[in-house]
Amino acid sequence: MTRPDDSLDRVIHEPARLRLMTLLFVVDEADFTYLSNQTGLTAGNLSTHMAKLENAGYVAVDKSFAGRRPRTVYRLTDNGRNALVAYRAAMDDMLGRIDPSN
Amino acid sequence: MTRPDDSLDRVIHEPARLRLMTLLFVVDEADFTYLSNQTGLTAGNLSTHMAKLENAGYVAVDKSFAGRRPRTVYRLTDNGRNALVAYRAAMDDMLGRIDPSN
DNA sequence: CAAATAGCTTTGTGGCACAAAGCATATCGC
DNA sequence: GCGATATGCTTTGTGCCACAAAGCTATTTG
Repeated sequence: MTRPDDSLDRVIHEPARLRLMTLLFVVDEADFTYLSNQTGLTAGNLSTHMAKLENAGYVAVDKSFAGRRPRTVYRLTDNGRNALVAYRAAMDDMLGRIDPSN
Repeated sequence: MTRPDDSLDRVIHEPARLRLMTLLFVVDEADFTYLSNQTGLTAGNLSTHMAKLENAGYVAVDKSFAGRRPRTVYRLTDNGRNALVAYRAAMDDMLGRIDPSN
């Protein structure tokens, strides 16, 4: 018995959140509605997933008002960017040997 | 609301099983004890994970005897190999834009 | 022959993803 | 000005599942 595998950050690993993280990585910032549309997540699920990413310190939230309507804008923190890059590295490492021609 | 994300096969996506699948991909066949040693999974967890991979049709099991002791040998099915290759493709697609220098 | 080891399978449980319900404000129809 | 519908979320409820622990069968060892 060596050690259980924890090279893949579970917070990022969840498909919905992985999607959200990669989205935020490229667009830099996005509001709640945009993220919901892009991912197809219901408001409820999106809300809880974002809360989890917040708690992990991977995203920062800015709640303001656009006119009289609330507007919630998310962006990755430096920590979040680093964690995602590390996740990609771990995944590449894991899948590196998976070759279609094999 | 577009569609929820199901491009990543959940059976494979689970880290423990991803590890097992990639292992089997390269070694071609492996017995229970070897897999337990390599992954650090307890016998219980390994057993249930392998059962899940079996049910998905991704691994084939051969139970035989080495001398008088039982020996359980696993290998990927063609289906399993294809699914893993597809998983890698989906993951590459998802992470393609995650560039450390960005 | 009792105790330990090997090789698993089954059971129990906490955590979490997801859906549904709830809540607050805002605009629209009449 | 007042229901009805929409917008923008948060909270609640529940079923599933990964993981650990316990259990089970057979075999080897002192």
